[in-house]
Amino acid sequence: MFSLDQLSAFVAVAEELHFGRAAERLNMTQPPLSRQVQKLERAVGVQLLERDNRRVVLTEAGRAFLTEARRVLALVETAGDLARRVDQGAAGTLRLGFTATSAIRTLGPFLRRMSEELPDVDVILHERVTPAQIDGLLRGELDLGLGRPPFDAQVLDSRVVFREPLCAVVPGNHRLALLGRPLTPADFAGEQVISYSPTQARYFHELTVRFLADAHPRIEQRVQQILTVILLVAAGRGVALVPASARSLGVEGVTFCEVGVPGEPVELHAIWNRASTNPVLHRVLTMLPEHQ
Amino acid sequence: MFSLDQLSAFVAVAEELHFGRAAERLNMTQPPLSRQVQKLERAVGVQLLERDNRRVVLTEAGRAFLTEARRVLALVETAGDLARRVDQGAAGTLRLGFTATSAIRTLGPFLRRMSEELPDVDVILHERVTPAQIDGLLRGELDLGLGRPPFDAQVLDSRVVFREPLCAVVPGNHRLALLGRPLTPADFAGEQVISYSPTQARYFHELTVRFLADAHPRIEQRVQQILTVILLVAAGRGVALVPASARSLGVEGVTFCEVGVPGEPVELHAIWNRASTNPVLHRVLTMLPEHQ
DNA sequence: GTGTCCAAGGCCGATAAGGCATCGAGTGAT
DNA sequence: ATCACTCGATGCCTTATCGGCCTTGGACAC
Repeated sequence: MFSLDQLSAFVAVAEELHFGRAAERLNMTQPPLSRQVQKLERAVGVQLLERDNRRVVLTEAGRAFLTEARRVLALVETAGDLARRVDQGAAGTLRLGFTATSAIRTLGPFLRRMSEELPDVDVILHERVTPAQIDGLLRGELDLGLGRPPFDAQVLDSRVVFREPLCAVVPGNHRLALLGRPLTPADFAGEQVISYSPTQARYFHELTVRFLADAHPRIEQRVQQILTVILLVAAGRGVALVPASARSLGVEGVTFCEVGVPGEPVELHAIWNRASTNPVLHRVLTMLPEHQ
Repeated sequence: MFSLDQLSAFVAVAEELHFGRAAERLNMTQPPLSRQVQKLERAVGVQLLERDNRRVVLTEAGRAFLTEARRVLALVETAGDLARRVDQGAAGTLRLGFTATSAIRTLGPFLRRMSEELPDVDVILHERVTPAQIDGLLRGELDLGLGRPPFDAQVLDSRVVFREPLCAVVPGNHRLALLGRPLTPADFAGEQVISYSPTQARYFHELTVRFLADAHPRIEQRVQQILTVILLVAAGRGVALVPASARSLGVEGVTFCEVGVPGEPVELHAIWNRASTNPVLHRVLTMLPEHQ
């Protein structure tokens, strides 16, 4: 096997076609350079340069080998660069989990920033409900998730990246749509309410339950996704509570109403595994907006 | 700058995730292997492996660097192979000159053999009349030509690769077409004969002149290419002498007639520069049919 | 012939590599 | 809790390799 120094030596000689000048370029003297090239030829088993006391010429094999040698040296250069950039999180892969709803307002700007500031990072998107994201984060299948509590804060760390008010969604012709003022829990008394899966959408489930605690609504449907909720509302199956950004989904036949004071804001968290060693993750965390 | 040995060391450790086993695989002991990997990390400026006394794990940067390292090592392997194959003429480029006529019977089989026996050789085809081929061979623009004498046998070497009889071509309704026996020079007495350029198709020019020396034909047209000759015959502008393989050109309205004894055979030569250093050429010469 | 140019070869000191012995920290069994 | 074991890191020594200096040998120019 030959060495990279021998490759550099050969490339220099092949480009200069002169051992003396090549040696100068390599900051060495001519004799060891001659020996390096000889060694390389012995290692490859082929004469790469034809030389007499007057001139140096590449053989055909030398010509072919030269292009390969250049390629090797270039690759060696870039390999180091790549490793350094990956180490600093400027290159690599970020496996990002997100919920359908988080995508409405957060995902687009985030991806735009990524491609601007970390263009060599591949972001691999996984649309999953929060529990599936948590699972992925714990298994190491995801680097970062955009989801909602709860999760095990021992193992996972998080930061709020978006905060928005809760609002109500009702059919377009519904009496609540015509009140013209923020709705209170009492307004939902006796209403058919579409709520959320206690396991797969626990955050909205609990939000809904807490908000309507004293209103004793009738809850029959429990679904996982915000969009499904709104489609059921549009189909006249009831009313529901959703995050304000759901307006942007553009579903026809429904009206979004503000809700009054007691509504806690809806929070979207960036969630990651404290044990993650992905440098991209740490780089990304430094550029994530911190919403107090 | 790091060394290829360091790359191999790193790859072995990264694959085994165990310094001891990796060292065994590399036929060395564990301590110098540890040092090699440390040196590599220092050279790259990045931690590639995370190791405690219990286990070895790749960092993200290490994972990225591993694929690059494998690529470098693979390239190093193939570079040597390539040079050796080029040296033995099994890979590389053959710039081949040929005349339109030589292509009829010789070029196809030759190219077929090349792609069977030397599949890694690129054959670059140059259709040129013989003098242009000679010129290319002398300038080093061509490695091998398929042409006809004369040429400077001091500088160029050659070998006959195809030998065929001369034959006459006459218009389909011509009196010579109806004789039903081999033609002799005397048959051409008084005929309008289409002959060849004394400079650009000197071989056929001289062949024609020698064959018809005593017949005193009338020669007015002198062209370069066999095909042109035959098209002129088809157009009724005269009769001509061509190599037998010209039948395969499939020109309508002409008849090919055998010619009698005095006809020397038409010889096609493979011609090359004695000074050529292209290993492919020498490899090809060993597989060229030698026609006595 | 003499001087010049240039790659190759001989010789020497410095550097680096590999082997052996050992350390030290973490693990698992008793 | 202790002891044996595992495994990567470190220290020390020997050997191999590398690069520099000096010289050789052959080709070319004047």
